[in-house]
Amino acid sequence: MALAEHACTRESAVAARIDVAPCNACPVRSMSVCSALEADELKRLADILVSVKVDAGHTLFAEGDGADTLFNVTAGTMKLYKLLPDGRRQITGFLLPGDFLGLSINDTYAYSAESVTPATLCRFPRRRLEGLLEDYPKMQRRLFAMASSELAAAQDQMLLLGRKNAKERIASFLLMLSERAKRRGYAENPVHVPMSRSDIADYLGLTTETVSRTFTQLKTSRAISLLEGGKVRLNDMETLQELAEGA
Amino acid sequence: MALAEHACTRESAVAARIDVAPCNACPVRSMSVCSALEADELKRLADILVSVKVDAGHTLFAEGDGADTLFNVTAGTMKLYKLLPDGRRQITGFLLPGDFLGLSINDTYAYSAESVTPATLCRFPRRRLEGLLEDYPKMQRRLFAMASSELAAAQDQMLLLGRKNAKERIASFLLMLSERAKRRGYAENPVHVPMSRSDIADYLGLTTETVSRTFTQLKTSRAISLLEGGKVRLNDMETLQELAEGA
DNA sequence: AACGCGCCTTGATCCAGATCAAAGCGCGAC
DNA sequence: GTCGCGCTTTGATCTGGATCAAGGCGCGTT
Repeated sequence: MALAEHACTRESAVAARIDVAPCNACPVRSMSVCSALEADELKRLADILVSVKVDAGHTLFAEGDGADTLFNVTAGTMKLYKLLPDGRRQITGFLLPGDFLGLSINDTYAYSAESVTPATLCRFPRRRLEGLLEDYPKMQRRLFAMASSELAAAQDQMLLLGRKNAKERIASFLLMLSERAKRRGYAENPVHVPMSRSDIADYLGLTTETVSRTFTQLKTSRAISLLEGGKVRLNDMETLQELAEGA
Repeated sequence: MALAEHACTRESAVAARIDVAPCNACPVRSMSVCSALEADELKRLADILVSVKVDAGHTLFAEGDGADTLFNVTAGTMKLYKLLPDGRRQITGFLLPGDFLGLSINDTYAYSAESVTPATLCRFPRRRLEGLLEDYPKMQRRLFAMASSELAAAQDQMLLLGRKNAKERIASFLLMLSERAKRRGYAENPVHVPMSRSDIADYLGLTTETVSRTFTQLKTSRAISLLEGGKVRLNDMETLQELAEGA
């Protein structure tokens, strides 16, 4: 369990705030931007933020664990998943820097969280956040807005899982990654795809074999190119979009 | 468009509050329970609440419509769904009395809403609610809690759609309906199933034929009985639960 | 270099659930 | 009553993606 911790300085929190646009889904950082009482609030935030580094494949917490801690991804990619007793797995989401982890009203986590790549997270106790929320209602708003947009994404995913075929799923997945990278200011076209075939399969409700075959098909039809280092070039956005929308 | 409207009296709002427990997911009513300023708040609420009655099969709004109104189901069952251009449909949720509709941060609805049975809803303009939220932070909390629990339900549904087989899906569905009925104080065992086979199919990512066959199988194996008036008796909770959990 | 170990790809076969097709079965209109 | 229409059930067949089974390929270790 390689898990290094050290207290965030106030400076690092400020710096973190600078490299993220106010509307990205990073609660702590963007909430400080929102608040009217920035300086005061930021000071309190800096006091409770703790940075956590994990290797690839590290389980941060498991479904059912006591949900006393909140996390905010600052680097790397995380995956959230649920398991059935016989081992079937559904990944419910991939988290990129700025995403939030552990937004639960219950006292246990509803899913497990594991790093896909080496990752850094900002962690803080839930109690402390709740205290902050009392004092800064705009944080509440922000938190609600985040939950709402996650809900909208979940509904899109239900449509995908319930009604799209393999090709449509892969196309939707690649476009989603591209869209998210773009909104965070990363390269949107050769998309970075850091997760394994098996992770993609468990996210899209398919098997690794089907994911692999479908990538091959898309490559053969020139819609995408598979590049070095887990990058995928989207050659024909037109076609991919049509596929994703199920036209 | 059979759409009758009349202003709610303050009395009806109070009455509504009485037949719902504080922790049911009915935002307006339970928020009034939560707030320290009940009398004042309730007065303001009563001013803006408007009751809406619709027939079965009525489309309340469609995906993409301007999302300027919020609804709160007070009687009947609603369904929310998304469509693909070729007509494939995914129902993302069924709403029972007390459920909330239109929780969107965007300015357009992310899904369509249609009544399954004749239904009554309390409607109010989003702007007015936002004003209330400014003044009553506990409403914010309540709203956030609702969005969180919807999110948790959405994640369960992803597991179902991505990884469960037909029998497991139907068992999960019936148990979910039973659980929800119970928490609202309705009969939990002969479960009321007001929706058509085709609605169930579009909720579970199956076809009507498969839904029908699976009901027959469960009936044949004595796990359930199909009763009059769209009721289903769950005979063998043990087996159903095992199926639903995928053991 | 040779080996082992995870992935990933590719091929062959299988099967759960889709699709196609045809009755039942209410139930309201006339 | 009986006609028609929508919903449901049941049967026969088909198929997209799962499963089973080999290799291939990159990479770190000895």
